[in-house]
Amino acid sequence: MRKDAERNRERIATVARELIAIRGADVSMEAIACGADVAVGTLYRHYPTKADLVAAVIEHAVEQVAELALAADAAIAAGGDVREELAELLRQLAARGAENRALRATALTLGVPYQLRPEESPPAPGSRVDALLAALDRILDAARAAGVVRPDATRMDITVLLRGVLDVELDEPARERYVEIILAGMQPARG
Amino acid sequence: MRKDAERNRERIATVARELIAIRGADVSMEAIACGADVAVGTLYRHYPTKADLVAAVIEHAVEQVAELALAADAAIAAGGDVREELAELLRQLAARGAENRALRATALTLGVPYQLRPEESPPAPGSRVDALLAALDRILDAARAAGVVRPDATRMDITVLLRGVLDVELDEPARERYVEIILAGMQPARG
DNA sequence: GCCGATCCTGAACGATGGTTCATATTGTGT
DNA sequence: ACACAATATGAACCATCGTTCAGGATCGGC
Repeated sequence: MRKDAERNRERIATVARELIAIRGADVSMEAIACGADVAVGTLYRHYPTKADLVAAVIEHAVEQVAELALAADAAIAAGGDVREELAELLRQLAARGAENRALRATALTLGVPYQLRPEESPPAPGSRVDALLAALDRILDAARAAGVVRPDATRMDITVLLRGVLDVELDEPARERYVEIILAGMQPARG
Repeated sequence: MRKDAERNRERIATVARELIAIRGADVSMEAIACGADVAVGTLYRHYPTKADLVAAVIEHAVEQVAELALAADAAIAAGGDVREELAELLRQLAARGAENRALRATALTLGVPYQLRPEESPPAPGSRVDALLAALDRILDAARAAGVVRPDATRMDITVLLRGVLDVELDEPARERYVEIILAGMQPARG
């Protein structure tokens, strides 16, 4: 690959990430091309279709979320406080999701089986979704074992309960408060 | 108004409600016209613009939700169990929202100040949003007084926490479970 | 510096969707 | 029945957006 092409590809990816983070996946190819100082045709050289470009952006978001989850998992494995690590993970998801729609979209599908969202294509081979989901499951296992969450808690619970926090614009204290409410709700029943 | 016009207006409203309930506000005017056995021009005779038609559908959803909230409020005023009435209201919202996107959209904005969703126009005069919001506030007052929810609970909490339940397709037991989780989360802190 | 392969450009195409308006139709009071 | 106003029709208009491609520009090995 010629290195000017490599530069363009990189700029396109960066701009696409930024624009999709702010305005969502319905930004036009025009807008992305314009932001990258490139003609539309160039986008199609690097990404055969808009869906492919969006998928690349989403995959990048998946990697970021996976990093967060793996960090939390590692902290727990190293003997960290389970509740605090889980809370911190939720806070991170809420905070980053608040400023990045791609990341938000990612976080929102973590627990939902693919059958329930027919519009989406399964993850491309090489995606880190699997690592992400596995890390989440380990964290939930630890949380269940520690009595931090009820025995029937699942990834989907996180998705469902966190969705509103991600979709509504909130300041940081408000987000923290909701994380506390969510964790309280997921606790094993009193008594 | 001629009575065939009245009939058409009614059919258009009905079809628009049904289609928007299922496919969301992005159904085309064409589709609605076709469903109502009418030409597009007729839609524009009754509703100057698509936004107006959608607004009418939303207002209808607001009325339905308001009915639910007023019923719960009345039940509490009549001495019903506060927690149970609140739970029932949430279950109803979750169940109806699950099968009606207009209603869902309505429920999702109940607590969010208008400043935070600039894309929306304020409620038309004569809307029942005010009655709806007032009823919700009364219910929350009662819930706070009864120790069912924490003292700082607001309408927005309901919106935020219920959002995921509305957006993800769930069966009834799952929805009920989330209502319990949400109520547990909103309880005053233990001890 | 030359040349071929690679890459970029941007006008143009087709599809979709909201909206308009000249024309045809239909209801209703007389 | 008539006439006219109210109403309905649907082809056409415009804007947006994803996508394509013929022609021009540019890179990199020699």
